[in-house]
Amino acid sequence: MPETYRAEIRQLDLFADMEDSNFETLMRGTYVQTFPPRIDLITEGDPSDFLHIVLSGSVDLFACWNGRETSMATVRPVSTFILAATIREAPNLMSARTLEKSRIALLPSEDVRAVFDTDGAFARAIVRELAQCYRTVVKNTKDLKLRTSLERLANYLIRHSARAASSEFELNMEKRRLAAFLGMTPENLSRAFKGLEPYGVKVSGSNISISDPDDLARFAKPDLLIDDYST
Amino acid sequence: MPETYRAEIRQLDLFADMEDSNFETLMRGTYVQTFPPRIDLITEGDPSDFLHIVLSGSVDLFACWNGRETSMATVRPVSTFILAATIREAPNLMSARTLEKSRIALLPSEDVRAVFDTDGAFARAIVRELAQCYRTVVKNTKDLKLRTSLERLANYLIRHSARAASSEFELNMEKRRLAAFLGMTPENLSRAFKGLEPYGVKVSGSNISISDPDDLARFAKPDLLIDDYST
DNA sequence: CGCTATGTTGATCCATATCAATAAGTGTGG
DNA sequence: CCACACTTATTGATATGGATCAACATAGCG
Repeated sequence: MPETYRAEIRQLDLFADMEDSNFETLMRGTYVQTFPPRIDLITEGDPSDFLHIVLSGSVDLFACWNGRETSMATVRPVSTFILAATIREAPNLMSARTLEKSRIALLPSEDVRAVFDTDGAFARAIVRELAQCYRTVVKNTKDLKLRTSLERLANYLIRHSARAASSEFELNMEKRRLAAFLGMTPENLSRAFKGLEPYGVKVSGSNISISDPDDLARFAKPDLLIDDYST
Repeated sequence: MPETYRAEIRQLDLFADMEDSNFETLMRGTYVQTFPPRIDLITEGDPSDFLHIVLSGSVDLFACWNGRETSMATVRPVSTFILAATIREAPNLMSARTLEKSRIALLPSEDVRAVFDTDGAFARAIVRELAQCYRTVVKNTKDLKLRTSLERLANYLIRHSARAASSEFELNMEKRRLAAFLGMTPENLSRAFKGLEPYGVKVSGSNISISDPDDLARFAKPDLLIDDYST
């Protein structure tokens, strides 16, 4: 495996503090592969053979039931996915597919568990990562259960505007995926964008501009305990 | 603190493998208190000063936004809550209140973090617990996004029937809370119960009986990756 | 007992899904 | 580089799930 990837992985919070020798053990079985867009990496129900790390590109985590499908999250560099399944030696709850051309590192789950059993620093790093993931999903659940779809969209736009540090920004995913992520149909998302026009939201393709952020915020009522993904 | 509580806590997965001295450190600052029903233990947004352990009784985790409220989970003995917030030294995302008279152990979060930093076995136990919590919330999200309220209720009943190992059992919570937990209004839950009558679900007060489990299952389509809370 | 909270039922309204048709992109191969 | 095919996005019409409001029943509980 190229040295650049190795350094990149080593710098992740998850691996930064662990013993050199343990990191070497992990890297020995790791390989990095480049996948084209729209390639299935994981199917829900599969055993969690590899801990995945997105080095570049992006990955959609989604789930299906009874012919329906929904998007659960997007993983962007540099971060991991299916950590919980790896640790619990349990089947994956979500499927994963590349959204674009992506470089993915694959760490054999067995190795991850073995090192986890002996390296306290690694175990602690995993705790912090999992606690973060857990809190993110809880926020998501609150968003889903406490807000209407219009409110969810408004808050989504506010979060992304903040992240872009600009009142104008590009949606970084297809609208159909955004709709699924927000728990609505594509048709409904189209109408929701229209419904936010009175609050100064202008949409043209994937370009969003918010003419009066305060007005939008008065409607959306963003809340640190739902919308702040930093804690 | 009485020895019986101490033994009870020590036996929890979370504390079973840690060093004696570290367990003592934790217990030194811990106190156990009995609360009457419907007492607020935690308000979302509060700093996470104590890791809570439910020793007896039960606790409702709920969340509010913009005047709306929803139930997120029920914590039953013997297990912990707000572990993630404690670890991340972050504000609680959920509020907690006792449902009935409950004995709760309170472990100062600072102590938990301190021991976590030095005791690898404790860190590993926390990982397993958090991974479990994470997977539970993911399953919940799938339930919410992929199923209608009628399907959610049907699967809820099947899970509880399985847990009771009987086609007849008692709901262990108020219907209004069940409604909130399943993401619907109490009125809608009433009607949902009626809607399941054709599949052999009989309701009388809090007593549920399922006359034809297979028929109900054909409608509900329970799925290990949503409804199995053991992995 | 009677008060108060919970649960049920009915009527209605609203949000969102569904179905259908069209428009607008996007990528591919000639 | 363009034309075609295919996917995605939008719009309209309609259906439906679920919420809301209101009235009443019921059940705990002091």
